[in-house]
Amino acid sequence: MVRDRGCGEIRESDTGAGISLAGWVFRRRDHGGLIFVDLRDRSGLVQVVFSPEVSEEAHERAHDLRAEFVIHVSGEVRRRPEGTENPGLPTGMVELYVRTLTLLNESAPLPFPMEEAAEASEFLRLKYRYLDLRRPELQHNLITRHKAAKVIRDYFDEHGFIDIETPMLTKSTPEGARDYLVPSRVNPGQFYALPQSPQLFKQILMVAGLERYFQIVRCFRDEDLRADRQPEFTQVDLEMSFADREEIMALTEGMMQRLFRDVLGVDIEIPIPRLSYKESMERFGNDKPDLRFGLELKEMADLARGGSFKVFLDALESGGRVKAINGKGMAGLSRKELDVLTEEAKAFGAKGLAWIKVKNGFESPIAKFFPEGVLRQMAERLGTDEEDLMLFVADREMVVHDVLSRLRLEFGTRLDLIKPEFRFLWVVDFPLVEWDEEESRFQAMHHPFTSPADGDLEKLLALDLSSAGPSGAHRSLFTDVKAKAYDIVLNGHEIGGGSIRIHRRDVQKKMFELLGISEEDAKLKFGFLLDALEFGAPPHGGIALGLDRLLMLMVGASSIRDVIAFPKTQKAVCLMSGAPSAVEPKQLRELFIRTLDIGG
RNA sequence: GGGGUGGUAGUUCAGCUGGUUAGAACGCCGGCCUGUCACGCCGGAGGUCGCGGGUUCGAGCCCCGUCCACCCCGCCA
Repeated sequence: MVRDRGCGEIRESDTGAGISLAGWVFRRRDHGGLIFVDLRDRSGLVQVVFSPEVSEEAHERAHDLRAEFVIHVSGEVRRRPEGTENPGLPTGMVELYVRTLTLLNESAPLPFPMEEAAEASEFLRLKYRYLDLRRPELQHNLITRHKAAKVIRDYFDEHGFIDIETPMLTKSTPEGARDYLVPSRVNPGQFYALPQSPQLFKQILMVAGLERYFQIVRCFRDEDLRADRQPEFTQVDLEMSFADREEIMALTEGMMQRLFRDVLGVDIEIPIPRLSYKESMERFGNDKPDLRFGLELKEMADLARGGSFKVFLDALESGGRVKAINGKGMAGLSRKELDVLTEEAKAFGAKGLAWIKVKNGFESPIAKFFPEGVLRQMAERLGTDEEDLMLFVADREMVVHDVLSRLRLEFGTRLDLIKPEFRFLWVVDFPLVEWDEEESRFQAMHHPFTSPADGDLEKLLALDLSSAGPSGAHRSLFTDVKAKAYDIVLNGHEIGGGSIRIHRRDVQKKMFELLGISEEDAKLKFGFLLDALEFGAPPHGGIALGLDRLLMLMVGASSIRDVIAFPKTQKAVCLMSGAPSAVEPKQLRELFIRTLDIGG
């Protein structure tokens, strides 16, 4: 069986040629005397014609063809008769007149129509993933993914990086996400963890003198799923020695530029703009702002003090904040719609939402608490026009930012402000640690191996950790310490993050102290890294990029499931293979594992 | 763990205030058709209304529970 080329590659220049094709029957139009079949393979579609004048036998047997039958055909390419060309197809000028037809395989009727697979339920699409993947759209996504991976490998290769594999069966670590565990048969009662990332190994590779490491690597996190989160996902992971923050950021920018140019033909301007964590929080309310539209958060504390609205004044009194955004052109919202908005704000933790319509002056239940001049200043600061809606949140800083950033995103979508473009951003100068209310201790904002900023290193080493108790009296001394960490953000999605690492044993020790990790615990969990730091660890740093998210954005998908060949459902189930599943008692016995009936 | 949306024919959906035999389109099966490209025309088959319980003379519709998919919060970098 010979296939001369792809279905989608046939052109007018092939007219007269004898050609063999193989593929799937996409659509069949049976006119009785003449049968048209749209034959599809990875390369595209071409119309093949079964005519009794060319082959009585082939025409006869073509009656029985059905959707997704696999066939091989050979015959002659002819230009389509005048007036029957299909300009909608790249192959639309020609058609293949079939002389011989070979049925390679039949297909059962499909569980969902191939053409409307995008509208089929996600359940069916995932259960019959091989059918979903036959669609050009998903094939395009996977092909784009392949191209991206190749460009990335070439880029890092050209920059002296070495692709090194790190273990999949590794050691469970306490920080960060929940681990997927793998029992060890030969070590009863003991478990490996699947890597959340190769973090420790790549640092050790730096100690080992490999200088530049990279890997496109699968990572695992046993946490709840989202549209942009799967239990297993892929990172572009890299680490380099003797590099500062600027070098790693520049290297990453170069990669992005090359990636978007070579794969999408899109020019990305570098250097990518930067925001400090603080500025990002102040202007957008989060650390991964979507810069494709405005509606920035504005400080209102000073103006709030110029009025007598108690909710605002109380919030400020108790150390909170008052900020606002401009709901562009939304003054037309009804009382009921505003109530819905308020409910949403409450769902995000706010006690309420205050609004002022800019409409024939100022329309609002709270307008009476403010002098006309103050209202005008508010409007001016928010850049309002007639028919705009000022929305205020007064609360603890965290709540104010959280609520307003979510409202901002919702308005961006609702008002259709989001332009179809790629807006990259670096967020830098993160705090080294943040206070975890629940556990009443500091948590590493990035991870525990992140180096403090140069100016803050001595500050940190000098800090008396005993003063950081739950009272929080000196907490800001600690949260003021900046980290040499950086996140790269694209269109409101965090697509990567990295840092310069701690390479000094004493600094790492202090960091563990700060995080409330005891000397013994640290030895137990990260001993091998700590040991390695004793033996001439070079300064080093790196970054990890989420390949799935990056691709999702590149191909314009709304979920990373659309750029992963075999993704899992929100309950972490593979509907196609049926994983996870129960195993034979024998397997469990070998592993010395007994399962508990919970709740039953 | 929590909030939301959905689940009715193979598929996508409609189904009124609880009331006769649960419908449409596509697909499927049979027949006709030589220029279609979502081909067309005629005919036919196809339903555990996700599952379990309850209320009622009567439940696709109301109530309780439960399962599945998706979106979100918590969680996760």
